Amino acid sequence: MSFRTRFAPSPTGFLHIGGARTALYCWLEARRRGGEFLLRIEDTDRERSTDEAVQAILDAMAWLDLDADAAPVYQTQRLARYREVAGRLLAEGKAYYAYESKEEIEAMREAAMAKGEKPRYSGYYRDRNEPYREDPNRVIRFKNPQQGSVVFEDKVKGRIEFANGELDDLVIFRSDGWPTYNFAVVVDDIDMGITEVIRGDDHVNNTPRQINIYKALGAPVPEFAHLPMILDKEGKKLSKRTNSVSVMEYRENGYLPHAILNYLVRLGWSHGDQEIFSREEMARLFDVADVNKAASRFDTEKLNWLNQHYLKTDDPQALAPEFEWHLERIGIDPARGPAPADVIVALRDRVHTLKEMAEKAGIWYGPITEWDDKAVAKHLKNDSAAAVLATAKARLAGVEWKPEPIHQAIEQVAAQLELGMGKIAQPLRVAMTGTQVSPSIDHTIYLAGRAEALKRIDTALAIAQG
RNA sequence: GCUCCCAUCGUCUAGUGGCCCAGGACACCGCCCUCUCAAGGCGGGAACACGAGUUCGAACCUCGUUGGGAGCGCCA
Repeated sequence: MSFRTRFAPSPTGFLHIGGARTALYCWLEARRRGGEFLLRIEDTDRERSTDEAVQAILDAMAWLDLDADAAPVYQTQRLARYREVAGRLLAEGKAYYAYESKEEIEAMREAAMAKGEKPRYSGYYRDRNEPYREDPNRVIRFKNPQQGSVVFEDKVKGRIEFANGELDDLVIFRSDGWPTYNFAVVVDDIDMGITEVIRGDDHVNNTPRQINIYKALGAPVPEFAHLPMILDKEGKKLSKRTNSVSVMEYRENGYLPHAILNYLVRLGWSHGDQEIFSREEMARLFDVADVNKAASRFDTEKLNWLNQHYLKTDDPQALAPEFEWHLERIGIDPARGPAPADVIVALRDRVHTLKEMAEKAGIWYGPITEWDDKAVAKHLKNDSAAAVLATAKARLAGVEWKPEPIHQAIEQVAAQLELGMGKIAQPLRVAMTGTQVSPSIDHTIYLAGRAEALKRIDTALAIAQG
């Protein structure tokens, strides 16, 4: 049988960061093993599932470029199949109808808790062989083995054993006629030919129940790999109240898909001391068996570092489209200013995200809207500013409009006036930006364009002399 | 309460009985470079949760303690 993994989100919200890592690991594992990666939408909870959420998940997967090898499978379209399999279990005496109301079940649980036991179903209808009847409370329960134990070798956690006595007869079909999670998952994974189930470790407790269903169905049991959780900075569960959890929110905040993937692949997994991984390296080196057992915390500082790393090393042209997306998002028309790739080169050493970059880039796509008083007082209102600006203007008027020639022109101004670069660059910087912070002065001038640069020098000259 | 899982610098991790008085990275601090801010270079502080055992030898093996987490639904 060929190797096959799947990512199976339930569409009750956007794709969050933990889900993205699970998807990545599934994808990576499939790629390394030369197998297939499939996507399944677990939408049997019709109360909470939405089409918007399905689309949001698909969009996020596409943005991360985690491509599935087949069209997604939707559980809501497989109802007939679930009924068929449940019917078979019923016919073989491996499942039975039960008629307790939700209130009765609740009372049962409380009674068990009161006795210091694990809350579970009593098994009242298990062996009663009561005739089938129409009843609003009718559910189908799986006859879980009562003796022995279930043992499985988890690829990340190691050997895990559960006593069957701890497990009760779980509902596999609800009274509303839909299958429950634990049942649908097994039927789907069998039908889809899944050989390795990779999911969050909040599912370890479900695994023995599922294994028992596999066995009842006479199907081969896949391998399991349960990934530890991702916690927030404080070591608490990630919550959208206090953290960015949606993958697309990271896009909006200016992160690159590759940076997110690189960050996620190293969160819980490593390959010696290596920190930077291309997608190809990840796919070649990653092995889910090497994933750590312990939960880890999400550290935005390290993500920032990685994001800047890719900002600095990726081809500016390749980065341009995503950067333009950010410019447009804050109301800047990329057509009304310098080439985005040039802006990226000027700013990539100075920001961690494309969002920051877009914000800082505004100065080249529109007029100076604000003059920093301190900057003006310090660098424009001094003895040499007017001469610097006038001399620079003259030199810049005829120079070839590229960073390097501009750089030389400015050095000539310094030589001519016998001033240090600090005395030259700062007045020009204030002239170009209205502030005393910007990229290197040659790039700052270059990006403004010749006409606009000269215009801004005139304006600054007026301020300096006024 | 019960079941299951986890435990190396602030954080992500290397480490699978001697190479470790524990290595790398992020963050932090200092110095250098420097037209501002960065980036970069160099250097620094910083951890094996605790206690027993096994062993000539334990971060690595065993047991216990403590501390975290997950699950216990007709949600997934």
